[in-house]
Amino acid sequence: MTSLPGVLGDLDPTSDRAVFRQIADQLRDAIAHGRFREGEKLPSEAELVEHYGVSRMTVRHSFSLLQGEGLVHAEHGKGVFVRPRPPVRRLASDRFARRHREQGRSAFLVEADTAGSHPTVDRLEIREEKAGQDIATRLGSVRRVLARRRRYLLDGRPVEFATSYLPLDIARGTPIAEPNPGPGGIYARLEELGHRLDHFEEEIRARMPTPTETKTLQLAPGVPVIHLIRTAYDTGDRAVEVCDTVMAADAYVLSYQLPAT
Amino acid sequence: MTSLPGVLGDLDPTSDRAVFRQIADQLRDAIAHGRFREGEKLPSEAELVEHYGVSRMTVRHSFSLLQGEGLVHAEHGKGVFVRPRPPVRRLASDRFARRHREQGRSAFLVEADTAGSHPTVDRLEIREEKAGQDIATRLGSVRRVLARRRRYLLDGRPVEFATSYLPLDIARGTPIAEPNPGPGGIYARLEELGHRLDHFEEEIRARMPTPTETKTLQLAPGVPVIHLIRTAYDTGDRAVEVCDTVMAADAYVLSYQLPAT
DNA sequence: CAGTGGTCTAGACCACCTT
DNA sequence: AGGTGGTCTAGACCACTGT
Repeated sequence: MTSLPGVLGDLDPTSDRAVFRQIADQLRDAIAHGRFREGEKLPSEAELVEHYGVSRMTVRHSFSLLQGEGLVHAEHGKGVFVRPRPPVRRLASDRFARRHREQGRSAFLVEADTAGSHPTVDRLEIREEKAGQDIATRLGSVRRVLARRRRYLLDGRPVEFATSYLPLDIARGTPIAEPNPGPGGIYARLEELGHRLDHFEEEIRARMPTPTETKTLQLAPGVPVIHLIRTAYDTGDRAVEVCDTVMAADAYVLSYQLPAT
Repeated sequence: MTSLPGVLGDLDPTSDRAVFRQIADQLRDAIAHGRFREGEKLPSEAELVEHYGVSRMTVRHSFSLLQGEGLVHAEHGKGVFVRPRPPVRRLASDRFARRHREQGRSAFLVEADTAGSHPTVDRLEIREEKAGQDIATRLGSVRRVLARRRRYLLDGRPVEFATSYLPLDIARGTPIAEPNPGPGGIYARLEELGHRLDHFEEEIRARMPTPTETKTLQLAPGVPVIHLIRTAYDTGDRAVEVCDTVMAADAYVLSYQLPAT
């Protein structure tokens, strides 16, 4: 084991800064300077208790700070580790371009291939239901909808959970209501049904996950979610789909092109 | 005071779920069901210790969970409160449209007015410096840049901290290097200098704030940041500005239009 | 088995806020 | 002064992981 005094400093008893913050500061600094690398194990609680001469709860408090910042994660029985940055999926603003649909490829697969990762879809659920207030409003006061839920995984790791809502009068009895809607996905089917797509609107928020989301996306502590709500409009300016997506924020970079005009 | 048993349940001693999680579950549930409203005070630690018959540290642990989720915030000497959702700034994808610049209004002011809030700019700093690797790459391997830093506040609350980087050969000695670049902001000046803007590219990430960001944006625990990097391209496809922005995630909704073609 | 983190207790003293 | 949260201690027992 590396001698801790070589890597970590001492406490400043005269400082106003709480001891657990000072310890967190030193660990954070050590990580930032690469003295602990990604995936590497930090000193155990017992070692830090020894090194700083504080109680175990104080050390744990420091760790919980760093965990909240998403810097480290604990593994029961093993240790506390510097959290590695997972590979990110880059979502470009042309990901719904018609040329992709015409090639028979869904947006998720287009992106995954680019990243060279292995994509999976999971927990597919299709049902007719009554839309909530927000969804109904976005769809132009439509309440009877078809909901398509599914979870996306990348190399086995869940990264995104999405629900598409479509007006029932459009989607019922069509391939859109089938588990596999066919090449090009539901957007291709919508166009075949006469709803030529004009544009999409995406709303983006970021927040901490709910406990349910933490479970569904197997999120580590300190990882926020990106909440994206997309509305698809046809050339008649009718909203034909709303897709509500929750993404593990550490797995995504969103990219958009804005006109300057 | 409301009787706690009426609002909060009992613990399940047979459950595998840790006591502090059960308590957090009950409080979370009570908040979700409106039994505690936004801004309202939760029962004090002492009251919960009494109600559940657990030690104070256990109750505090529950609170720290909820704090990490961004649901509540503590005020020293006062109590723990349900965190109110602040008004959000909606950033639309036409916010850099030329028509706004031609009206002599900066993007920040355009948005703030729409929201009916009082905007302020703060901590303006302009200096020439050597760009980091990432910024330099985005600017097409330009290293000598003008950096414009500033903080934005809305009704007195800091919501955004941004740095614009411009190639020195473009910006030096121009109004862009002045504290107040004039009507329409630096984009208007860039166009006057012959760099007609063609489009912008924005990259969006979400993550937990660094301690510095927490301080600069006065972020409550459990509030992530949105990290936005915008590159402005002129009609010659040259990158003429990179703007690196960190936003308090609870204060923003980003909105984009995507073409379906 | 020993080492690790996870949970919990029962205190203590402090700093801040309201009355 | 009395109530509130903030920090810290010195233990205890448990559950998981490795050898």
